Amino acid sequence: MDIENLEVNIFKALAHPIRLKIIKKLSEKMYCVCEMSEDVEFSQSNLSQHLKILRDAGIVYCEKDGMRINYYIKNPDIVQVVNLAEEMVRKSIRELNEKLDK
Amino acid sequence: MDIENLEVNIFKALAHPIRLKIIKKLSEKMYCVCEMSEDVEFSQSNLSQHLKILRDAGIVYCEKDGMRINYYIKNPDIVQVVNLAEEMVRKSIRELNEKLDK
DNA sequence: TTATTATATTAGAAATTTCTAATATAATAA
DNA sequence: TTATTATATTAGAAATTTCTAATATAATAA
Repeated sequence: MDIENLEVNIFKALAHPIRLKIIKKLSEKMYCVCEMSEDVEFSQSNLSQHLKILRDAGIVYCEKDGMRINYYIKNPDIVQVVNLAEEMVRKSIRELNEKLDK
Repeated sequence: MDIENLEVNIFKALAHPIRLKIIKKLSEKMYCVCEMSEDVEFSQSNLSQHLKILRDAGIVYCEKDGMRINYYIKNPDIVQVVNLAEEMVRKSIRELNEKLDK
């Protein structure tokens, strides 16, 4: 796999609302699956599948702790990418609002 | 559309090899479609469709110049996002290689 | 053991994205 | 006008992603 494709894979992993939410949550601290699944928005199996996609993309990893499984951000650089994109969007919205206000 | 979804849309737009290539090309300077389509990798209509996706995502814009249409990066912040992701991937590969070399 | 709890995996339907081929449009040249 | 060139749009097939429902697995508790 070349760099170009690895990069595309990162963006693919980020390109879903549930996965983006998971990454943002994990960027604060580690969470176990049971805590993440409290968000009722998605079913257990669906959450599990999205976690697998993030694991396969090398964005998160997990560790067993008894009956629970804890998830962590593997590469903190991803958090910067996500934050930069978020700021970009916020800035665009701000600028749009300023234009409309005039 | 809320911020979360706008952000996902940005990542969706970046999550394709052709579109990523277009953005990287345009990050240096403006190009007309005819120049971009010299890369034989994609057909004219396919390129046109990917350009539309980038336009709709607010990442690029275009201007007519006679029979040609020139494309530009609309929001330079996107270039930073792409560069940061690229560096992240390069760094991961470097670290992986260092481990293997030991 | 057996039941329960937490999580993963699988199969397959539904939704979405991508591509190809054909056609449309708009500007210029002849 | 008519032909040509550059680009966009449309329709529909193929590929991919997403989701739901069912089942599997592994750890602990009873």
